[in-house]
Amino acid sequence: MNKVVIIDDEPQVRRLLSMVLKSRNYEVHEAEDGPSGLQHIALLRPDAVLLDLGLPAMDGLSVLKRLREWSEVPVLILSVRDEEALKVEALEAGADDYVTKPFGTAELLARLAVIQRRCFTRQNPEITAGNLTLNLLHHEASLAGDRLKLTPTEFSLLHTLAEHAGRIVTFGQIIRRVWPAQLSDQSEALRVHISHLRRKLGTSGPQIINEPAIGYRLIDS
Amino acid sequence: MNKVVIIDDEPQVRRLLSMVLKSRNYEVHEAEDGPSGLQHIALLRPDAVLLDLGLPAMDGLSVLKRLREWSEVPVLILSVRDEEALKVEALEAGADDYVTKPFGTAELLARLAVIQRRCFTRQNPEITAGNLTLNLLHHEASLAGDRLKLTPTEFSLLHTLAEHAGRIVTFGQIIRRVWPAQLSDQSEALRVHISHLRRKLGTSGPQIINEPAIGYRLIDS
DNA sequence: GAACCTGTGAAGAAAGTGTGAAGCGTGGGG
DNA sequence: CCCCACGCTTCACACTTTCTTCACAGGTTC
Repeated sequence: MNKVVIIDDEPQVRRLLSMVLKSRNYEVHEAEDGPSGLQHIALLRPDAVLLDLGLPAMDGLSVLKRLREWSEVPVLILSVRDEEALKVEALEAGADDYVTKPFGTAELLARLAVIQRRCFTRQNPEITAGNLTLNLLHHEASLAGDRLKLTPTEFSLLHTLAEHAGRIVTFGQIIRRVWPAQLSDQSEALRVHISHLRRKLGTSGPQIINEPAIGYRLIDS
Repeated sequence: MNKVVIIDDEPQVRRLLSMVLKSRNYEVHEAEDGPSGLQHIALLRPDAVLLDLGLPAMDGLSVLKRLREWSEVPVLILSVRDEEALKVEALEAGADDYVTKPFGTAELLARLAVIQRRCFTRQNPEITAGNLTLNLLHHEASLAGDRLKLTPTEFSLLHTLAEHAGRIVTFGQIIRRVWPAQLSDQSEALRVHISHLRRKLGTSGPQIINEPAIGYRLIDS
């Protein structure tokens, strides 16, 4: 499922966008200011970002510039102002598209689809670690060419580990990534899913190593 | 080399576009009004057309309608106006995409590439998966030579699956494709249509496999 | 050895899926 | 104008898969 982060200070706008996007099977996360929005993006690695230009404190353009220092996630700018200068500035700062409020939901969805498609062609949505390959677009995993059948939680977990292959990922980082909105403690469940993953990876593929009291680490063969 | 015809009354815009496209190895031809544009298209059989909506005498929409009577060449609309109604009208008249000026050259090139790729399927309007054949031009499906009677929704759904045969297509991708402008959640309806499709495909044709919580996959044999 | 951490089988809970049947809306024929 | 056929969607409910919790057996650290 595609993840989208909305950064807008008006709760009404957020709620409307959220409703529309959820009905199209997007997984929606909301933020009401720039800093918390950036935090959400870093944590969730969304497939697209909807960013309002008129934010209090840290304006949208600054958020975009900061974001582009470390992420290439597609960004769709929302704005009440229809000034060409502003538009050009945003696009030059790395925005992928620009719509002015008020906008139709159909148009928004269409533009969102366009920038996502463009993004997929510009960056390969595959992660590799040894003979393991994860295709993020199709939610497919394969080991030495053979398809691995993973449940959604297992895929998300392996994705998190593979993204930082060779390095330690702490329990906290894993749990916040795999269970973003969960309030109860998932460390018990995490252990069980790690167990399942290890069985599916077998002895030939990458190994999941436990770093006691810290986290896990994925190492090649 | 790809041929492109530009129809725009402003020489400045034509020159800019022409420069950008030529640098990308397109063969560019310019026209300053509708009638001469149509003549160019008839003569040159280009691979794509860039059409300005705001033409003097014969407006862009009329040009498009006239063009669609005898040609299916991909058309990218250029316009200064960002009205959704106008956009919808143009798309319904047979335009393949719509950009509002001013636009980035990168965006223009990306959109041009997209509509050309789409056009390729227009020239080869058949999709095959095992003993299943879909004729996109006539909206006909056949299984092992026998004609399959499909409703429009079923055809669109099977089309989506067959296009990515063998790979997972997520629920979100399917729903956005089959119900483009729908705001309510269609996942319930999707399950029912899948059920109907499976019955019509029987046991001999390709099978629709469910990947729990992710999507569906069409496999041959 | 005590305290803590980790791996894994098993089972109940939760979430997701398939399908018959009923309801809704539309458009063509009488 | 009504009626019917058709396709789409919604609902109900049985069924399947996945997730979480629990129990307990090692292991490690001090």
